[in-house]
Amino acid sequence: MEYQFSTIEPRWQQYWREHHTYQVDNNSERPHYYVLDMFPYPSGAGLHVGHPLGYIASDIFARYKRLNGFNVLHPMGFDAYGLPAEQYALQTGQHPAVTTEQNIARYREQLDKLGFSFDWNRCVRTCDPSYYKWTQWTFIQLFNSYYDKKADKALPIYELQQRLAAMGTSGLEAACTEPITITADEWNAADEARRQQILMNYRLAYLADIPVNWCEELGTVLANDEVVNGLSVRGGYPVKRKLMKQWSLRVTAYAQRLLDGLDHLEWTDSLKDIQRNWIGRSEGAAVWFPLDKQSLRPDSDGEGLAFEIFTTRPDTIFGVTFMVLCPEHELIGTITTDEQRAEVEAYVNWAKNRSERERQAEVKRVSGVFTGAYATNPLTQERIPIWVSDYVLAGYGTGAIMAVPAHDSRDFAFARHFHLPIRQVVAPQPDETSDPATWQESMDSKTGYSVNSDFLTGMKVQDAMRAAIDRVEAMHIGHRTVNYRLRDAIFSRQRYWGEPFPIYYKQVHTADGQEVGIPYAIPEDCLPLELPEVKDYRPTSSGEPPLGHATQWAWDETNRRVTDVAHVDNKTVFPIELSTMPGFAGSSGYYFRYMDPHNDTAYFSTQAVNYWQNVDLYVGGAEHGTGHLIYARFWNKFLFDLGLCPQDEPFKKLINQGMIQGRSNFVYRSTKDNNLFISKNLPGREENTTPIHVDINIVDNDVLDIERFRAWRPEFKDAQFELEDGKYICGWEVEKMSKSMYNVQNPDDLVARYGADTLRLYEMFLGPIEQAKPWDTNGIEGVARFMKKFWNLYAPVDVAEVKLDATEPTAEEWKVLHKTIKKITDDIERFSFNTSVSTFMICVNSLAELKCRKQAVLQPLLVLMSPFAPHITEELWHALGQKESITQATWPTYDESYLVENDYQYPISFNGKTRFTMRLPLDISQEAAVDMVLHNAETQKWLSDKQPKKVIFVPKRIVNIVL
RNA sequence: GCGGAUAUGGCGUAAUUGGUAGCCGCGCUAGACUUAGGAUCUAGUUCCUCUGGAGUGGGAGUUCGAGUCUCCCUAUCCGCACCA
Repeated sequence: MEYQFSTIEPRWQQYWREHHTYQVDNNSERPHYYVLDMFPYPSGAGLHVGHPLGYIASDIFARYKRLNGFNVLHPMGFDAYGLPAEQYALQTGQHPAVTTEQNIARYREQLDKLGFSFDWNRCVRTCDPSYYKWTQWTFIQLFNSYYDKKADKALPIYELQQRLAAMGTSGLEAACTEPITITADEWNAADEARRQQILMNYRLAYLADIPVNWCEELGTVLANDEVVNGLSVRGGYPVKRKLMKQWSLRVTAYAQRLLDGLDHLEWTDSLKDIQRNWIGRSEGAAVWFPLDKQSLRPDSDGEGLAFEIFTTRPDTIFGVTFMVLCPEHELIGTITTDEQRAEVEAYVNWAKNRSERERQAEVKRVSGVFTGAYATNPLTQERIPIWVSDYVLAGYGTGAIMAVPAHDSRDFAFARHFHLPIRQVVAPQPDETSDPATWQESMDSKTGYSVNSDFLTGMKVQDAMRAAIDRVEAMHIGHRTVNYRLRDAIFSRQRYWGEPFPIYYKQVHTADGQEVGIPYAIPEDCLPLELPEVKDYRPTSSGEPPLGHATQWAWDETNRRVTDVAHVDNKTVFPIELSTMPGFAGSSGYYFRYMDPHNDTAYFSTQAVNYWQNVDLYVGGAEHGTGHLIYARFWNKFLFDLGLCPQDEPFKKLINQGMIQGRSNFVYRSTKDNNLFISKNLPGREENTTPIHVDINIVDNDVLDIERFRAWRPEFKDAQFELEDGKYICGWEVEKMSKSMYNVQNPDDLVARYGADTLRLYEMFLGPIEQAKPWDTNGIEGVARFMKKFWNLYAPVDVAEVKLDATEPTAEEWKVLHKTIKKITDDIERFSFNTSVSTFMICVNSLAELKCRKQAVLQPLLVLMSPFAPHITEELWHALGQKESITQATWPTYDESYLVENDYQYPISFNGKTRFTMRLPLDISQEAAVDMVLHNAETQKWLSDKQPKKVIFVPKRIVNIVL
């Protein structure tokens, strides 16, 4: 029989669908195992060969676990909300739901062709109301929670309310936007608006004026991880810092837990480091610097004013020669003197209007301006000038620093530029000071000794840091503290295609007569709050997000339903939030939903989550290190605090599949004759041609299909070629996989040509799963040949049906099988799938050579191979008379007794250099072995009368003779 | 600048974790069968000045023995980046 994948593969795909072969139950006596892939965003371009790489690996592992008796949850879904669908809608007017639906159908079809063992019954899509209901629900829980630092967990906001009513903020340690102090009396006397404002300071999902990344072109704000080098990740548009009222998630409350949690995860060290870096913990001190009274304007009310700075080098406090505030600092207006006012305002204005890109590109350029005001160094009582500069960032620490130019390179550059004094307070040795005026750079090192520093002088830096903080704390002018680089996650997007916020606003008059909108959560039992239809996906003329076009977008509090915005009366009907949630909202908890996807009374049942616990194996790209993988961990920890899930971390083990790059092909057009193309290796080609990208689909093994090239584009219709060996050889280069470089490899074409099983094996054969590598189809023929050989083992071309030999295999045949079982099992356990494929090739070659057609060998081999090539093995399994799917089979175990050898071919080395080999019994003693080796004729020849100094005998390894 | 990873034939890679470097595959060479070959099979394929020698980016070190461990370079890739 011929190996006909094109009939085999659809047949079994249909069988699996009809028999619900991969449907998983939440009730099982078997141990559980949860294998998860990062679900894809269904883009219009369809799947390319990079997507399935991780899916194939996880599918192999899921199938392997299943064969080993585990109840395996292996789901797939779609991250369906996103910008491209919305931008497409802007261009075409097509509803994003429609294009998303089409793209999902296409993805689903492509995935199905590859024979994955997903339980599609559990498919989730983030844009389904039945799914985003729970995204909204979690948001409400975050809104209704605060983070208690003493309990080190999230607690209900009503507990905070009770606390404030009973004792105010005294003794309260909670994560907040800005520290506030209030007594119980003040709280009890406060009106609703004031109380809501106070609570907002603590909520885990909160609304606040914060500096955001505003992208004009996209018309939306972006999270930090969505901005790279001052440009938006999507589209690459410039991004500006801007102060806006936005919803944020208080991720920073969890900074320490996010850091600590990493220690117990089976993730790669590099990814853990990426997260540690992103969280960026640094220990130091917060110190209050009072303003120098004489320097204030007489009319100012700056009496007793002070401002807080953060430093990691409290030991250098005697070296402070100036202070710097960020341009956004609220104190600037108060302290700036009249003489300096115009200059400061101009600078602040300039800094504000600079794009992030400009700012980052000009990091080296020093800019700043003197405020005219002075602070007092609390330890020396010196007058210290206060400057403003944008090298101090608003978002980190307090947005104010003490500058120690001698020991901080940025302060050093600033001091040099503005001719400010530089004072050395740390030296390599206590007596090794020098004149800073002669320095080329600052001494930033945290080693050495304090000098010129009063009571710190003579101490080692590390000791001085401790002593300085102790003193600061004793003086009540500061305290030990920890700062994180991690920022709260900005959660509003001024876009249409995302989850609506379940929030409406009541207009309230505050005590001072101002009218403010107070956000309230829509009752949980009214969820989901469905995304309304709009007639236009652009911002409204008044600059509001697209939801501003929705007519049905007001909340009727009495009737508990959405109603027409025309009915808003601010008594019972209120406007609903117009922004939507960001992409990471839907992907932060999707792995929970797979556990219990059809539950409409809860996110997931307690029974389901207690059974599955969390994800055992997560496979996906490392590019989500600072985005999704942080948010999902935050989301999980929050639900854990609520007592909803038993595990604090979502993903026990994580494998990062490497990015698949494109391998572009080039033809070389002659610079003299536009119609002439010169083959790559012809002499003179390099100087006389320009390379042009050519579609990789009309190139095979770097050989151009000339006819298809002529037909490819009209301008090549009459192309002429200079060939080498009768072929046109193309050049190649590794580039990003992209349409414009004609190097996108679509899996469908390869499935059609070689079959899904071959493609699966080949993708694994390409190299280690974690390594980034260019896609290269050149080796797939070898795998295709192997598949034919494998098939011929069971069903040689000249036989009509699969019939195997029932007799007992020989010792050698058993050995081949058991070696293979051992190797494949080891390989799968350590995710080394490329070596597995090699092992199969060796096994099949050996069996073919032995002409082995024994059932006892070939049947277990099918099971071994079934995770890798599910279709062909299923076909043969049934051809051998099995009635159940091979998925129901049991993973074979190897028998050590078939593998033992009684002798071993020892390499005999002289001074580590191997000269020949010699067979020795395995159970030989050291003395006997040395004796045998030394009396061997070959050894004597190599020794040539020299006396060995020593003979090293390592059983099953080597014999080394030291001369 | 800070942090991390990687470096092995013409190419993708492998090496029982310190023990015969180059498994498996691609490509290439020769041969067989063929009207034909982008089919199949067989043999060969690290390099060189080839009875020998060299060799895992470069240099040192530890060891009887190093691709593997240590130190110093170099190159490439990735992440962060005025984070006080």
